Amino acid sequence: MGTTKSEIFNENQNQISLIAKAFAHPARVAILQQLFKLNTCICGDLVNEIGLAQPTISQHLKELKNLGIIKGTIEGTSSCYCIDDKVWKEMKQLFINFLNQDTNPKIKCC
Amino acid sequence: MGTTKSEIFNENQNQISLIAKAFAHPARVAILQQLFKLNTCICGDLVNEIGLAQPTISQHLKELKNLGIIKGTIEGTSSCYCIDDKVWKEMKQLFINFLNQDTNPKIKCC
DNA sequence: ATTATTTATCGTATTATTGCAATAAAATAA
DNA sequence: TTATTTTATTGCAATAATACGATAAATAAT
Repeated sequence: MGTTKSEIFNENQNQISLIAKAFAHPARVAILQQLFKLNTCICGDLVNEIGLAQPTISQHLKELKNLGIIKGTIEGTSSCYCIDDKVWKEMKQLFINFLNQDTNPKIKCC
Repeated sequence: MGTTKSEIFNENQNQISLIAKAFAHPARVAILQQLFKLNTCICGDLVNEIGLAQPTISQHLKELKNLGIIKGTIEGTSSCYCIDDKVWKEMKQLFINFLNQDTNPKIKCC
């Protein structure tokens, strides 16, 4: 108990929920929006832009990086992050397929 | 500490993360897919289709209902759920706008 | 009236997430 | 070499999320 039972769901369902989890925190949404806006951004700038402590931002960056949505390179003492376009496109397509599902409005109970 | 600091983010960022949270569990993804497939579904059928205990499914249904994505009506002893098409369309648009962000591949650090 | 069916709610155990202070690590500047 | 700068990691506290047994509540069937 307390743990998600991923094994009883199919690959598609688990993938969608994993990607959704990445978007399920406003800080990570803000980080992604900033990366899209500037194309490239160093960690310190994200800390200034968003109002969370540096370790907290680092943690959110790590989660996004582990999922593959963003990439990071070290430049001197600072580290620079940007969107992985290939991964983003794949995730986008998976999500759009999910969102594009449609109902038959004639068959409804409520 | 331990709580998301929603107050430092804008409306759009909070909305996207809230919707994403609804999709951030495979059981809720499965419930929504089943509702799209059958257009209408009673709770017990979802319990059989997905392999989680009845109280767990009821809880996930409640979360989706609280967010407005699904509606429910009581029919005798059973209760019937379906997608709220209007709300789904709004959420879909908000999410697609977020997913459609694009980068300038020329400006990259990694 | 009694029993069965179905769902919602409550209580609780377990795990996950969020946030930050303290600190380590690694490159740069003085 | 000795600061300084910048980021990652560790450790911890607090809150949120997941799951389910037990039970209530409300309608159906016998």
